[in-house]
Amino acid sequence: MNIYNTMSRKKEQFKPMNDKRVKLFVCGPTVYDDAHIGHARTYISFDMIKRYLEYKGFAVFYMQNVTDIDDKIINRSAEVGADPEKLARKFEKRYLEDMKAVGVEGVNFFARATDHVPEIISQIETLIEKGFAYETETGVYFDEAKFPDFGKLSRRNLEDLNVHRVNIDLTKKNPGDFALWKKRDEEPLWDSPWGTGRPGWHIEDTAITEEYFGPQYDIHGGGLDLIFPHHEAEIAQMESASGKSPMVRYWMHTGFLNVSGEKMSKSLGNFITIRDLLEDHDPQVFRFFVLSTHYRSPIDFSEKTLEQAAKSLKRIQKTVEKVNELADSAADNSEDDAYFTELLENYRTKFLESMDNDFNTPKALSHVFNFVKELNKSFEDKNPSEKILKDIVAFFYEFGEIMGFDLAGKSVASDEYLSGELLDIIKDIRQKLREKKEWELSDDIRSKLTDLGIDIEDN
RNA sequence: GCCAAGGUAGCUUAGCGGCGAAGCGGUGGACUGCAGAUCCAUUACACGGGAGUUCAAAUCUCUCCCUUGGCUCCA
Repeated sequence: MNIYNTMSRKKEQFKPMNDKRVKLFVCGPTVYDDAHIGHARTYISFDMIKRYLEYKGFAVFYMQNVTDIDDKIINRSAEVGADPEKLARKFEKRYLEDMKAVGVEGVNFFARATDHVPEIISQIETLIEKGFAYETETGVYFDEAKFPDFGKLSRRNLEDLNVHRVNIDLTKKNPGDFALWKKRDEEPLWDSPWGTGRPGWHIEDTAITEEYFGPQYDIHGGGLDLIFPHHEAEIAQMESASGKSPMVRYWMHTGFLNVSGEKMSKSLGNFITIRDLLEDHDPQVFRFFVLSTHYRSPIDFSEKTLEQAAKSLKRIQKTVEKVNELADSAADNSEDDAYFTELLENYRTKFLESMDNDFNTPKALSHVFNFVKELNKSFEDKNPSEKILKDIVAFFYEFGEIMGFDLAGKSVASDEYLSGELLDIIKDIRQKLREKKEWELSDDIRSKLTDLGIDIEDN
């Protein structure tokens, strides 16, 4: 299979360092506020990627860091008068709940920055010893000039990076030198060989990955916005500290999510958290929406596109239901089986080919839709056996497992969702009226229920 | 200014050198007492403009136009 590598800007054949074992690290959130749908886009994408790698037989260890010490957390705590640690724990908990809600379950280990301060300090010491970092009165900084490869991921050069800076810390050798350790004397702080303070932003990830994965591993992922400066800094730190290159074999970055064509931001008032979204939308529909665009492409969120996703997903769900129903009453064998076997294998192959090609979920979905269409057409004049129908259902479930759709359940707009005793009585009355062909009254009840947001579908 | 990602049917997206594809929408039909849902069929003068390379270009090169984003924190 092929994976697009941001480092080479090309698709490359995927070959982990250690046969079938894959070490995957994705930059997690800074827990100072609720996660938004842009985070969800990124983490759903990597969730799908992990699921597919496992489907292909790889043993994937997926690790994510949680940035629980950072300026944003400190500032927010000051604003709301909370303890930074409590604030971070609160939003970490909510983050985990949100991920679960959108079906992201594949992360094997979450590593908090604050649980790895000794590892961070140790890595900084190594960098100082090797001459890649220096101490000033404000902190410890990475000496960019000592790492000529700086900029290789984002394709920038040092000259460009050292201009246009504001509020330069004059103790630094170069404006682009970034903090490994910030010297502070107010909470929250930790002791270090350089006095009290706290870690810089970039160092936690390499300290964590070095601890659990070693200096080199397979895949590092994150949003497009992290390429510069965050991932660039990680490369500089880790490759300098270990003397080994490359730090990671495949850099994967997800595209942005925009809201109605604009960047999501608090000032524009179009900021949507996962919690906001799930108040009136099915998480599966959101997953479908995310996966109907390639993970590297920009994706535009709007009520309209979400609605389209809902209808598209339902089409697949309806077909799965239908195949399941047919299987209940199908014959043991049929002369049409050869036809269906070929159809199934044909589309399974196409589906897998698309997924193998840098996780092209939109292409893979289009094959599934073609399969759905062919099936529906065939059912008009062909009678598959129970066995082949079960094989078909198994394929859909497999597909659902990779994408994270629950195709085994009922479809979104099923009657099952209507409940309540009062409603049962009304439905019962309507049914009796309809049996007596009292159309006018029964239709009137139906339209009044519709006004209340309750849709009744007569069959 | 520099860098990046884009501009494909009404909408949302694949394709990225060799019959332009999927979903949604539209239209027609089946089903239904009706509506809806579902299914089938069909539709659509869609590759931003202009040059060039090639037997062949949506796909490669150049150029211009437009959109969004980054160059400070950001998934």
